[in-house]
Amino acid sequence: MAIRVLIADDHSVVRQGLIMFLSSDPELEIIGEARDGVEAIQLAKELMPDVVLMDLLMPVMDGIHATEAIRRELPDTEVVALTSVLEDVSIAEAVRAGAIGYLLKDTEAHELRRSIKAAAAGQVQLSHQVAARLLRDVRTPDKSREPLTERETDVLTQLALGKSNKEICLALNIGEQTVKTHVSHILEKLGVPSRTQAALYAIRNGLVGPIQ
Amino acid sequence: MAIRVLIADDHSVVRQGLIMFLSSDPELEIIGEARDGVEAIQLAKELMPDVVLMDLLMPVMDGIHATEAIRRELPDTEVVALTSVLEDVSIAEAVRAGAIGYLLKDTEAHELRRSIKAAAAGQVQLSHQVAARLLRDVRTPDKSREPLTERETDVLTQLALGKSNKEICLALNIGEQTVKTHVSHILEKLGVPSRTQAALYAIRNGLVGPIQ
DNA sequence: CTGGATCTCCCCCAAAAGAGTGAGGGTACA
DNA sequence: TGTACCCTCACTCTTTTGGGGGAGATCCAG
Repeated sequence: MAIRVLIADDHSVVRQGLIMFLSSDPELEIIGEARDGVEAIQLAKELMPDVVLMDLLMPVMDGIHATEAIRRELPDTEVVALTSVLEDVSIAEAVRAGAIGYLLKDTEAHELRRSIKAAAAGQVQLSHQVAARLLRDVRTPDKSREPLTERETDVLTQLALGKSNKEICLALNIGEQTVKTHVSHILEKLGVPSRTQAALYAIRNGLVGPIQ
Repeated sequence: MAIRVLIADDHSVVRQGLIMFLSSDPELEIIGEARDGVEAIQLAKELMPDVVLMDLLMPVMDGIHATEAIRRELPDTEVVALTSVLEDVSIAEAVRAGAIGYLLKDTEAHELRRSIKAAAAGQVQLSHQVAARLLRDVRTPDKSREPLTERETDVLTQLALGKSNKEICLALNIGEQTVKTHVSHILEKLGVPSRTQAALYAIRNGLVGPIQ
């Protein structure tokens, strides 16, 4: 029986490309297309796919949150993250959200098909470059990338929107001193000297999109 | 006779999607695929396409410079810019580089085909959202978007790299006071309250890439 | 030549940001 | 019941940032 695949990507060109890549394989069956994260969750619940090919950068709801929701509600559905850019945090976030694979959009057709089959079988599958990046991160813990806490991530998200400490404390309903404490910790953990660089880091790593 | 189309995009999924979008139309013929800007120029010279579908964000050489080169050397070849994100400056740069069209990757198949045919006929073709963005920019000079001077652009570029005023003054070989003056003018002209937001503005508008 | 724009730099000054330290309350875990 | 970590906030301090005004130099167009 064919592996039932749901595609979630906001770009019709990409959806069409994925369909072509996969439709030639009789073992794969595309059962639906979603244009954003919310649609992906809805369709996943309806169609119960074996694998969801999930773009991480989408409007309405991003792929990370959609992945999380799908994995939580449909444990039998595996999610393969698909993205056009290589982002450290995205990889970590996608894995944490429950993605079993992380592929780049320049992946060739056969590799993509192989990855989907592996994902359906519950096997982890990563792009070469992604694997290399993960290895590099694991192999170089000397930079001791301490992970940000949940609250620090909240603050960084606000910070990356260009807000001042005062605006952030209003947005998060905490004191300005607390915000400053968090920001200090963020700068320390990220190893950057200024809030501007922290904001750039957040954008580079997909914490927030550069376009609001 | 069919319109000869060259595709330039670093993502194989996107290339495949474009091929599928276009191959069903007998008036269009895809004569080649390029993976980066340099390859696009080479193939364009070899194949003399009527239209090049050019992704703007590519490795080795970006689509803007490739567009420029192709338009300079092959005046009969029209270039349609294709991008996944909406960036003010990219539109302006693409148009300045000689692109006759500017489309988003979420364009539907029929619209894409229509745009290519229009481009081959020398007609300007823009995505709805792009047209709206351009209109918005033209129609709202009330925000008095004073253009940045050359030096201010230099400073903003440095600023968007996350540098401090001191670092910027060293990079540009000017006094720190001068940098502060420029930064003040930049904030005023852009209508933003902080250097972080200025940096975000620069990134949104493609002055510098978010990935270094 | 005069006026305008730009670049450069100075001054003073207020606000924001960031480092450092301490500290109370909360939760989770051994 | 400690211990560790997190969130919260406070205080002090220095550095950075940003506003405002002024000013000399250059260059270019009317």
